[in-house]
Amino acid sequence: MAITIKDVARESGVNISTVSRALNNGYGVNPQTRELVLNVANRLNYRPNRVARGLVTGRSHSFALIVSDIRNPFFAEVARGAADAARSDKCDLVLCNSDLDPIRQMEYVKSVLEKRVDGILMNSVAALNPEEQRQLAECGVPIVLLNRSASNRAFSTVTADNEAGGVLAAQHLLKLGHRHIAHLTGPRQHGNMTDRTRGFVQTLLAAPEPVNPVVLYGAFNYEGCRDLTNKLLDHHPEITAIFAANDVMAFGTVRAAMDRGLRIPDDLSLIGFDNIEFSSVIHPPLTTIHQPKYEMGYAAVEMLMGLAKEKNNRTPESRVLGVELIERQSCAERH
Amino acid sequence: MAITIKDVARESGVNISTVSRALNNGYGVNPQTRELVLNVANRLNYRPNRVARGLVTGRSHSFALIVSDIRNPFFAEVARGAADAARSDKCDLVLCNSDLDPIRQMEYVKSVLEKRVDGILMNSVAALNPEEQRQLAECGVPIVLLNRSASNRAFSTVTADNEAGGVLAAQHLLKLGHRHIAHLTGPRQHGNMTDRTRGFVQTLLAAPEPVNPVVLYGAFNYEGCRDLTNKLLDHHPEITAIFAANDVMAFGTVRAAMDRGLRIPDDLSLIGFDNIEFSSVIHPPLTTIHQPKYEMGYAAVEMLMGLAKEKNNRTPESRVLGVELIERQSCAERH
DNA sequence: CTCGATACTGCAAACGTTTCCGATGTTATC
DNA sequence: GATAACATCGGAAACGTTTGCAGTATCGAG
Repeated sequence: MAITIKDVARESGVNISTVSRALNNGYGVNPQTRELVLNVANRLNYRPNRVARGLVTGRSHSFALIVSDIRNPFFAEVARGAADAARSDKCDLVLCNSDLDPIRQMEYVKSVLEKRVDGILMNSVAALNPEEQRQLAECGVPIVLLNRSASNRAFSTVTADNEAGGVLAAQHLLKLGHRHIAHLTGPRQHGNMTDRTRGFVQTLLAAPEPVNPVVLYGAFNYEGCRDLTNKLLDHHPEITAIFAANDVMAFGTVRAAMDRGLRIPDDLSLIGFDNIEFSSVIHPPLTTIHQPKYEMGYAAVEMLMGLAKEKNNRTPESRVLGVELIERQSCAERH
Repeated sequence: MAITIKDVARESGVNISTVSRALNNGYGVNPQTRELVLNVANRLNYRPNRVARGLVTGRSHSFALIVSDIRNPFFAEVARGAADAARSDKCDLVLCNSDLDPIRQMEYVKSVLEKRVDGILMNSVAALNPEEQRQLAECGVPIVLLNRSASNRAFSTVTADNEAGGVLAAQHLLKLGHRHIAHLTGPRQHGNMTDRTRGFVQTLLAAPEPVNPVVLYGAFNYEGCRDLTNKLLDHHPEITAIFAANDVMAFGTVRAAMDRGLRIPDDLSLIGFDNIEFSSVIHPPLTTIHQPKYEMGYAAVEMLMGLAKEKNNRTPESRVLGVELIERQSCAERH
């Protein structure tokens, strides 16, 4: 059917091994025959079969990206970074959506392992039981975890400096003179969230005039935080500033505030986390903590490619990337 | 290294061919030996090597998704649908971002062809010259194009009914009593855009009391449409309703209106296209034309999987999915 | 009891590469 | 001028499967 290395060997009168060497810029092949082979290959429109190649080399030049949902703008950005990094080394990315369902997650892992990917980038193993985690750690291919503090030493990680982000948010609010501050976040015990929360709360408590924030736990999404904000303001009308654990939650706060006739930032200061694209589009443009999402994806597969090359001595690495306060228009001085 | 079919064959005392048959639910294998083999495979934790399998069967069970940028929420949604469809048949998706750059696009096509994907889903071939398009059409694997009207009969397509969407938008604005209407869209000659524009304009012109809309061409993004809106309202202050070619553009219009002290929908009605997630989050929640993005992705790879199975007689198919008016709060009756 | 059909299984080729090894021819060294 | 080093190339094994073909055993029918 398709034309193979044999065809170009026959056509150029050499052995297939010579063709292979010529094509792979290999040494030990006469420049003239090399050029000849290249010409023939070109003329026949020869396309090497990478799966045959992979079978013998044992490397597939592809990586798996297992995220909870690519529709989450955060992961889309990470995915783009990951794909670009892969491309820079002629690798590619297979996309898997787990919805954080442990079953799906393990299914995908099994599937991509059978396809012999060279590494896996996944965003969470929290839902997995210890047995599954052990299984993962010993699966033979490098795995890097996204935005999980390196709790499990078996895996490599790349993460944003979530704690520093919390600190930044606290400092900003403090500087603006706020004294009645709340923090709205997701379910308790969510790994990287606690880092943000810790940085935020501790900074507030350690201030010259310490403030003890009220922190509420809810769902991680728009509606959840809309409800959470209403609950908060019902019980704590004195609050003048809110730190939401991510931008989408902050949007929920914006909506709740609007419904209550509160103006942002005049009546209520608000700060988010992530700096997703729409945080600058919404009204008012959201002050937030920027997470280097693209860079995280990029760094993660760079790390994977490095690990894939050293089959022996594969010690997990960890990398934490800096965050940044993006001042827009959702925060004001307390009046 | 990894354990292979030979290991389980040796361990269970049968030939590798029997193992293969037993594992593939093949007929012609004794139920007892089948169970034996299955047990051994399980005990040894055998994982079939899909690349070896692919080498002999000629099918890789993977598809390529080439979009301009996965960070575009539209494509993220499509990707999710595509990935889910692939998963339903134990296939997977490799993700490629072309930025609509013809070079990148062809590079990716070449790359995934060498990896022997079973099909390609791509969002545009408009940037490609005829020679490249011909090359694509004859590449040997099925290709379906996303949201391109079937201009090139060589490819399969799945698309939303863009023209109907334009009609819907026009009817809605007409019903609300608007007489001074504008349409803001992307660069001229953009394939599927002209469908939306045509449906919109023709419906307006064909009304009992025809209205001749002003249509402006600009860039496809937030900033572009913000500028476009300002230009529009500078020259046509009489306008009371705007149809933006997509939601992100509509967001730009929202921003421009706000800057000008115009209130939506009181002073200006606005209708978007796409129904991306954030269109319900923004203020005011955007009335828009819903495109079945997830379903489009899903349908596209279903189509690919079908085509992949019939190696012969591969006639391009086309499928157009319905759109829907989503009424929210950015449109009001003309007062 | 024989024979053909049937169920099961083994053998070996094939898929398209890479790569080790050895063969040959060429050049440099003394 | 012999030998060693080197460059170039071909032969063949290997990667881990699937699958067509043939062989054997079992079984029912006549």
